[in-house]
Amino acid sequence: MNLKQLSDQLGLSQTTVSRALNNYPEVNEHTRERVKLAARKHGYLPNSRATRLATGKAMTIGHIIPINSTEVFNPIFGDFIAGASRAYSKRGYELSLTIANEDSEESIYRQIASKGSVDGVIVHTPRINDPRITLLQQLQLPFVVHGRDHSNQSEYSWIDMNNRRAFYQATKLLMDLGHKNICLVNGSDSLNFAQRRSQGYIDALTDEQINIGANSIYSGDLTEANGFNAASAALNQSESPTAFLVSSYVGALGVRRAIHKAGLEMGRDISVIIHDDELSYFQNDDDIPQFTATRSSVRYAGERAAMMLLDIIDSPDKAPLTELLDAPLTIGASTGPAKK
Amino acid sequence: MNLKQLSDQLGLSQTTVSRALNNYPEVNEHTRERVKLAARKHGYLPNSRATRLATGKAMTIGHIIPINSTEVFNPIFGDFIAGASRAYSKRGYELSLTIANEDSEESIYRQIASKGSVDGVIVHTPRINDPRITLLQQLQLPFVVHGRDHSNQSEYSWIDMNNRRAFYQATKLLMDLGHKNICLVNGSDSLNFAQRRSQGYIDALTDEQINIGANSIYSGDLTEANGFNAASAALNQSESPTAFLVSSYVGALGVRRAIHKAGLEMGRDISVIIHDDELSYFQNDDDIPQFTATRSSVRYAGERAAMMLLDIIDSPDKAPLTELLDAPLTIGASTGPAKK
DNA sequence: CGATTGATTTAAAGCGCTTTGGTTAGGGCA
DNA sequence: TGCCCTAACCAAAGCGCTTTAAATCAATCG
Repeated sequence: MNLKQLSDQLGLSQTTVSRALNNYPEVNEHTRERVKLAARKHGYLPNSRATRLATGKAMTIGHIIPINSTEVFNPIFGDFIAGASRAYSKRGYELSLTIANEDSEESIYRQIASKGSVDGVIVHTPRINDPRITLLQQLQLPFVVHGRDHSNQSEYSWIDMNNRRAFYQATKLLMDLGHKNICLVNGSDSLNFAQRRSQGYIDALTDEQINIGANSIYSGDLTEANGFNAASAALNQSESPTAFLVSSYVGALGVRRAIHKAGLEMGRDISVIIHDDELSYFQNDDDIPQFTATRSSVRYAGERAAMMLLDIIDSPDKAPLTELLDAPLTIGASTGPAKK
Repeated sequence: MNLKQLSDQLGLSQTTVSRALNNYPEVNEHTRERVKLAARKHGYLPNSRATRLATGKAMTIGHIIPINSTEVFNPIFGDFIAGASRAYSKRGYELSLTIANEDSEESIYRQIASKGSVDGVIVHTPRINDPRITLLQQLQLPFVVHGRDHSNQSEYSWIDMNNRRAFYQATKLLMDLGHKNICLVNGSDSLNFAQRRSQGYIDALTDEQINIGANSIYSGDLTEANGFNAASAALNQSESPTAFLVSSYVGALGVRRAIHKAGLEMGRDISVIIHDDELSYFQNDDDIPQFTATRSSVRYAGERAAMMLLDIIDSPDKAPLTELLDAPLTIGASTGPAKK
């Protein structure tokens, strides 16, 4: 059933039927009711391909998920997208997901803009000097960055957590507990968030005039295996750390395994603080959480990012929107005083 | 730049330009070159909204991810979609992702079909007597199920692993190692795959005339926390299990934590076999894998499912396609002989 | 009572492609 | 030379909506 058939059926013009369904005011209320009833009865919904052409809107938001050379799909994206999806469906938008490795990224953004298949995009995990931000500004495609690129001075919309501050505080806590040798297991160096977290960690150590060990920062994909390998290597050094700061829950699972394997116990022999994105498959919210953690829900960030983007699309002349999320430090079972 | 502008520029009709770009044979090769060059030069790509209306194809596949009442986003979907995405981009399709809870599922499928925003869908994690399969058959919307509904006798396309067989073998191995009290930590009972795995487990025990303990099967979302709670409870029973069979890597991380917490060691005191979906963030492929596991790559399943669906869309009269994946049992460090 | 107004409704254009049904020009053949 | 064929191109219709511009009709007003 299409609009023509429905309006023939009703003895009305397509115009009136279309207007009735779209709640335009110039339609008699009685007619509107009749139209809506018939539409429901026949299960009529406007063909979205036609609507999109006619209105010039794709009613779709693009998420281009970067996959690096190691081809891993970070579970964080799942929860972020679950959050975003809520916002989209509330406002009649759809979500288009593309997986892209770094080399094809630029051409994908150009294609998307040129084909007009989306009204805007979310930029995931910005890197240092991220070319995507400049590109999207050129292409005039509305976008919101999840995270920031601190090396980019231009104005753009983003939602981010206070990475530097969170890791500064976490490091501080560990030092207050007497830890002097703290190992940071961080995300890949090229990513802005990882750099900010390192900065917080370094700043805190510097404040207390503690030297940063040569091998005390690990950078890489925060997989379970990498967490395990990083922590195992750290624990095998002569001056082995008494505490770990881990940038993700999943990475911390590997760290926990390494600690156990070394015959030590987390929280007693070795302290661990993680950043907890509150992934739904990895709750850390018992009365006494398993891990002491800085916390920020990535699902919430996804929902907010989506809402911001839709707002920008609705009123493009608005100044760029930004939102800084706090990541409070919550004490769990994985930290304790340093052993002498 | 649109088709009209481009063809004016070239002094050709829209027809010829369109045909040249779409590699229709009735265009002079020299003209075709000229057109393609100009298109590239101006960065012209056909507006996808217009193409979709004109061709009547959405060039989009829908993935409707079910989210149950607990609102958790299973990381498995991430890798599955990463696989599917490869297939789509190779063939010029896009992926549209929707998150739906069970009550809204039916209406979402109906809407999608009626609006014509996708050419087909992937059905995720089928349940027992899953209404979605019948619904999609009625709606005549092409689909491929990831998994099966064994209670549905009709013909439909699916890709699945041999769940019953895999868990039968895994249970058998544990029994061969002398384990008599084996706890199964499984996915939610309403899901077809979980039921098949239970069946394999039960069949193997029955074959050896071993009684199935009343509390030896746990069902629920396979989160880390649930794995921990299930294993903790099992280990606190009077007749505590000497082995666990866990339906996912993530669940097994919780089981591992519970084992450690009980002061036991995995592989020595307690054996564990998992099903390993080969998620990219949770590799289990060391020389000696951490976990003994039945293995089947969900990313591969995603890619194959997508390819099957595109084939079905291209030739709808083809008989339903099916593909059964093997899940070989690989020995890792988490199993050993039962303690007497 | 004719003109004006406002509330409804409609015909038709337009969104930017693809595709149908031609048209044109040149070459081959009897 | 005249006819047919084929290669190459084109005008216009059509996809199913939205939206502009215009029409209709009853009510109102001076």
